[in-house]
Amino acid sequence: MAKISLTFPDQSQHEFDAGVTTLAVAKSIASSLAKKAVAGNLNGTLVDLDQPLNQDGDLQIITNTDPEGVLVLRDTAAFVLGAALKQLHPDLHFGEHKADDDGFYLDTDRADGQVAVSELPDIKKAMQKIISANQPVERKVVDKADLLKKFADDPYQTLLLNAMDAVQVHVYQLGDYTSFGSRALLKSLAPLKHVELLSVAGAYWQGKSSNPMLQRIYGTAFFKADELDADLKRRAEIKERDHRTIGRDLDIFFVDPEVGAGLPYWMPNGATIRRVIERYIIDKEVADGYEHVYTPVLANLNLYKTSGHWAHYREDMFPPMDMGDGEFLELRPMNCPSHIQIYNHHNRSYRELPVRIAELGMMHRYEKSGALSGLQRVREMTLNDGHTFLAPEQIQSEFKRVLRLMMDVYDDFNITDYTFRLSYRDPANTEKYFDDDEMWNKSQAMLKGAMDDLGLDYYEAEGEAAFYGPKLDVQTKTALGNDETMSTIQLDFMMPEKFQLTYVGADGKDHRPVMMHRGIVGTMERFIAYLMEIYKGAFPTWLAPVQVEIIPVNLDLHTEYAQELQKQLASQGIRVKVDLRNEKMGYKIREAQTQKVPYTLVVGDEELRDQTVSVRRYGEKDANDEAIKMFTDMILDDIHNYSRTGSEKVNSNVETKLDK
RNA sequence: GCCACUUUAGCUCAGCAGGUAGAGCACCACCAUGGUAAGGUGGGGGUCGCCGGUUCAAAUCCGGCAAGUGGCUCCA
Repeated sequence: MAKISLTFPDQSQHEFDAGVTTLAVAKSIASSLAKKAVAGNLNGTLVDLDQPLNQDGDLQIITNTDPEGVLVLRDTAAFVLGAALKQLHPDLHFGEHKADDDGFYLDTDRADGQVAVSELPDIKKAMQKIISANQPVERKVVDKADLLKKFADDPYQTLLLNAMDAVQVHVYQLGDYTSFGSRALLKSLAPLKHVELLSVAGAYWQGKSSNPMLQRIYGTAFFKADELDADLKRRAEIKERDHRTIGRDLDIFFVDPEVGAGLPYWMPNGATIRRVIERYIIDKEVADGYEHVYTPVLANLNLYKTSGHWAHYREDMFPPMDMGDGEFLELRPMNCPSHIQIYNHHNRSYRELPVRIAELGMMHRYEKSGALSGLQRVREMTLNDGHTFLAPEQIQSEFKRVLRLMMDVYDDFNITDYTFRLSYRDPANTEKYFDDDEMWNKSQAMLKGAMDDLGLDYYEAEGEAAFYGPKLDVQTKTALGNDETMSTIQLDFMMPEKFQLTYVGADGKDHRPVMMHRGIVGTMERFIAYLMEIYKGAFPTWLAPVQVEIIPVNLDLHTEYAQELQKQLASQGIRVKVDLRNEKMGYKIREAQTQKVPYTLVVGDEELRDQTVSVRRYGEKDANDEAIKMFTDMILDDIHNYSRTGSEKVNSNVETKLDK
């Protein structure tokens, strides 16, 4: 009998009869391993436990504690979901399915109305029936031609099959339900005990908005009950971190749909946070060589025709205002053309470069209604925008300089959870972008080169570039787990060309500068939404709308002292309030805590006598008596340090590389 | 923009076999009130998202529109 040689993860090699199964291999190692085994990984491909192995290679036994094992479980759950739906609705069509870290989904389509959330409990019951019956799932290899006949009335399965090269296809079958395209499934349905169906949502067939929309059913599955419980709890707690919840509870912002969707109002609390950040970032940038300006939010449409926005970005722009005399005014969607006007207002010498123009620039973009979300996606936003005009040989050092500034700022906000993304144009869809292959190749290579030189980790994404050039994006995640861009550095050879920008070189001749677009804290809206989520609403002292809440024990006896304290603290720039409402002390303390005020000061007889304050920090149960001066020094220190506990930079790994 | 669902007091929600509205919190008033997370009593507040239809009668049923939520597409 033919033999095959399998290499285990410990690099040991073992001979087996060809046709041996992963389960048999597992048994040969240890019976306990065989019990835990859910699939095999042969040369990087998942295989079923009972699938005959006929080639040499690296074999890893995937168990129910491996992340890949959970994927097998979820793929199996998606399969059972399909089988259950097939029982309930024999005429249902199926799209694609997937299992990942977050759960699994299965796309469906029904002519007489899509599957609704209200049907999920019944569907789950049907799944449980299938699971407890635990009939074996049949795995077989069938001719594609036969399968096409079987799926003749299902357009999506037919398309998927036709897209496959193979003549034969691996399928899984249970009763009337046949499915293909799973990586591997469990041998038995018995471990599928902890499954939950979560939600339904529309999803375009194959992710193209020109295609019909299917209904996607989301679910998740775990091997253990407590893992499922923990995951469901995590999903429920997302709401507490969601910036829309915090924004309402802490009275930070609101959106009034009657006045305008996507047009947020900043309440005094939110405005305070925003003002502190705006002052901070302007100071930071001025210190770094930026010149801050103000430019109009309205401009003649011709400006955006010249810039290329009208040609490439029109769908995201508000319609122009017809002024009736041949003039059309446009709400600006980006600030770059405005800063170009600033650059162009004078003749520029090579001695001035790099010229760094910055602005907290308000912009308007007509976002699709379905994309709007709190402060994260809005139609009016203020970008911490900056444009550097530089000579080509300055690109590398300026790029590093922007990154350095970015990391400095991230340190001050204690931001550590992000990834770098190099965003290129989509080579398959070049008409979306400014048409100059050489420019794209050159600038994309330059950005990548800069990141490689610095030795920074990044991933590359085609189709994510701006229409005028490639970018380095800093990607973060929202509470809901969606990716979003916070900061960005963009290289642009196009606009200087379009606007015929020049500087006079050492040779006395005109030269073309390069533009670098960059946003550090991104838009005020998105940035503050992000901060609300990472801080869970408990803003560090330097950002907190109210930094100190003073509560007198007795209104008759201690009001005067409380107000005197307030005056003292306020005179040093501390944001302080006294709670003089006719309520009990416990009530006021509770409110100061739920409003997440960093410091609550209770003052009564003792404090008045000793000229002290009783200090309770947010989130702590205990209070300490401190002399007024001691408290004041401490809180001022807290504010000036951006509330950092240690002197250590949180992004030192990146900063070390920038220092080299 | 698309699919599904949702929209009742400032907030969270109940009411929905059709007979013109309720709770808790918040707000206001009065009483009480001295030590680290909710004192008591009373009161005010809603053309039930908007427009239309069915009906003797619509918060409730039907249709359209708008907004919100979860996703998809798009994106700072």
